[in-house]
Amino acid sequence: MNKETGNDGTVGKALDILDLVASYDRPVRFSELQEKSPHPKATLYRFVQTLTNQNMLDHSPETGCYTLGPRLVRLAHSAWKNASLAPLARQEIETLCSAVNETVHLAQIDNANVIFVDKVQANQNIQTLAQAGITAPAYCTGVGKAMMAFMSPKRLEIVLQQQSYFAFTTNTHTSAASVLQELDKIRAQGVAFDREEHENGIISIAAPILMDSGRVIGAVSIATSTSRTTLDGLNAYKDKLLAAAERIGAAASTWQFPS
Amino acid sequence: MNKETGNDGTVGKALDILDLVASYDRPVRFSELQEKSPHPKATLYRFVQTLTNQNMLDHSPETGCYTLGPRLVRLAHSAWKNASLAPLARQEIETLCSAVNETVHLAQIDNANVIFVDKVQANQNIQTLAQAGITAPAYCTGVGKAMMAFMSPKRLEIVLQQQSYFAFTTNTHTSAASVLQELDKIRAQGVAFDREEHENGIISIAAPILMDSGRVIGAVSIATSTSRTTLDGLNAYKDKLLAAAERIGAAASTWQFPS
DNA sequence: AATTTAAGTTTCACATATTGGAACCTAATT
DNA sequence: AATTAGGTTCCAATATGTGAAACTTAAATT
Repeated sequence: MNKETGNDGTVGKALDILDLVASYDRPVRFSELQEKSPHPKATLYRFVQTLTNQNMLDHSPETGCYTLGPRLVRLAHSAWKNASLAPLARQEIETLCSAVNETVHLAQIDNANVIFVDKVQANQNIQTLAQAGITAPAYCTGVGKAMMAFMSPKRLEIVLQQQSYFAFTTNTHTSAASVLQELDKIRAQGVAFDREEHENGIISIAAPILMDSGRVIGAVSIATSTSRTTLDGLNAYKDKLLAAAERIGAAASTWQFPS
Repeated sequence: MNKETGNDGTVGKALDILDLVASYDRPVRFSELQEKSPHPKATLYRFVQTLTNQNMLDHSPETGCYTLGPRLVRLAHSAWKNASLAPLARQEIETLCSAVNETVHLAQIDNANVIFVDKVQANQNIQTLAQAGITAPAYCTGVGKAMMAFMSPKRLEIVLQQQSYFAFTTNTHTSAASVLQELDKIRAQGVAFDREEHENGIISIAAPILMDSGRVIGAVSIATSTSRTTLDGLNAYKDKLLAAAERIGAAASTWQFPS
């Protein structure tokens, strides 16, 4: 019925190994991979070799460790530029940022996780490149809940059961039922709030980005800390946020690739 | 003898399709991919399906087009953070940037191409996230030549024959022999210059980043325009540049993952 | 409305690429 | 000299990928 991690044959298995390497968040030894991998030594070895050949993994002769490879960075640049909402939405989120003088996030969904594809920070000149690609669980973020609220029931069900419901703070939802209940409210009011559900002291208001067809393709949020403002304070930005989200959605719907 | 694009079986073929999609630099139709792909329709179709399942590709129901998927952005973030020189070198290149008040690039090599993994721009507050992952040919960039000059002969040979030797400007090298000759000079002086070889008006001075073992792992460059300074002007930064490159190399050699 | 063309999807017998147990290398370690 | 652990290669069995052809839309043309 519900396939574990998709039955995509050799290719799927190889790609799983990339995730495995990424999960360590540091250079990793072959033997370490072996411990966590379901494959026998020889099979895993061949996969790792192939991926290294392909520059999807990198192998340091000095340490004998594997890391994710440079080809991924190259491909991701292309993905970011052509596939993400970021280039399309850049202007909107910058405008929104200066209008409200708070940090603005742009997110999309990848499986169970929210993935931040752009970020404009209020009052901060130095921006690091490391921002695009950061992920967070969908069930405890403003952008995640905003997207879930406007998904098709079928897709929502899948996303909901992929969540871990780990209690990051005392405000975190700890069950699908609990989230589901909030989604009704979010649909009614058009925006989602993060009430310190992922990190203490961090709150946000988020709006979904919808195609003309009604499909959710992303979300924008205004995030801040409880020391700067309150949820009511964020609510004052609701109209501006919704307007920005709508304009981004319209732009995405209109945009056709040049023929 | 010389394998076209590596004989890495099914996985290699599937990954080639990611490059194919990336090469269009816009959302692309299945039929367009088919034209350029060596695979028969059914085979290509299965690949594209698999990659889409795996979130390596994204398929828009509205337009029927494929783009690179969100999983790539997620993986690349991890690659950038753990595998690239960027986090390790950040401080050095920022310091160098303010010392010389010119743009500083950090690059690594991926096959035939230089891939820029970080960039600090002089006198510019707004930095876009789209910078990491930009690529350029190795034979006509300062960083590319700096890296080639310190490669093993074996690796160099492969890289040299992968270049296209397209004449971007009147100063561009148009043969491997011509590049090879310059590499001797680069080895002697320790730095490489880009004399408007890739883009008119753009010049740079670049230094290789070496591990203690002698292996090249990247390069740093100071880039500017001919309207701001001359090659001689850049040469004045040589010592500072070499010192920075050396410190980055030392840091990379020292750095051991926590056990 | 009927017909043609193009784009996308499914099927299935065949052959090739993947599989993994086991044996084999090293370099450290005892 | 002997042992162990991490890494690499081999090869027969067979599960997987292959691609020609047939099928299904959807759109364009008559």
